[in-house]
Amino acid sequence: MPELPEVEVIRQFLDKKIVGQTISKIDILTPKSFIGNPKQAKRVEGQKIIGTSRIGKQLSLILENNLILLFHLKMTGQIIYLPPLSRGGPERGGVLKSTRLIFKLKETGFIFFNDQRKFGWVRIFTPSELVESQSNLGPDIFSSEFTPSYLYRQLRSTSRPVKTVLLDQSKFAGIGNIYANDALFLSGIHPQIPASKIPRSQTQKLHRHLLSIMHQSVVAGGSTAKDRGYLKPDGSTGSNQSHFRVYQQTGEPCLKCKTPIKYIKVGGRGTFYCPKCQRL
DNA sequence: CCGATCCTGATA
DNA sequence: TATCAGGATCGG
Repeated sequence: MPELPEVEVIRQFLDKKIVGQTISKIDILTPKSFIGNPKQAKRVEGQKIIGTSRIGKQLSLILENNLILLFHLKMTGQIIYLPPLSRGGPERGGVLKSTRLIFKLKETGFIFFNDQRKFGWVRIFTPSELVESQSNLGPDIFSSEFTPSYLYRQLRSTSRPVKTVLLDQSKFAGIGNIYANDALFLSGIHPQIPASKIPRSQTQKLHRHLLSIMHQSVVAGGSTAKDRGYLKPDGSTGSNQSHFRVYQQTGEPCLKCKTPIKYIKVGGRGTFYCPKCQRL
């Protein structure tokens, strides 16, 4: 599942490879995956891509006419770039059963939006519409607003389980299940502890670990977990999954104390932790 | 606050 | 063949 680091890896790739190119045509194969009237899509045809940006898990392509093409990959969304003249079977990034939208680039290949489970979407915004739609997002984890004291204030303000709070995009944009689990483990915080009970010293650790594991993941090209929901735009897998500390490690020995990692549900989501290193 | 919902493929 | 996976939203 693409979280902040995976979306950032995709953004950096697209920034390098497709900024400056022009979208000549959009094919909407699955109407559900394009929010809005399909005729709207014409508004971006013929437009040059002049930049990229990202807030949390949302990826934007900024167009010459100021419109913004926004992608939300949700669980199984993929953005695959097929360069010109490449001979590609499906494994190379051609049209798949899960292909929902195809962006034809003027003489320079294609971008495929694939999404097996159809939770993700693409939408066109004007700048003011985009600001409005993102007004309910908290600060991005990589932004300067995400400080130790911001984290402390947000956690202090609620007694919900800390893991549930970390996943709340209106407080922090970009954290998903993988990095919430691993950051809590590294910080020695039990995922079910009421957020308000965490002392400031521990929230500082949590802040540091959240940033470091997410940066580390970007360097590793993101996490392609067992489900293989995430791929880099060139169709290759990321390698951060080899750094998972507790995520999907049920029964494996804790890296610190060898106690078997436990699996529980918190707020309806799968949660992994070490029962010895992370106490309530 | 919790649970249901969306959706499909992998798994038990 | 039923269950599970979970980001975000919505209803109770």
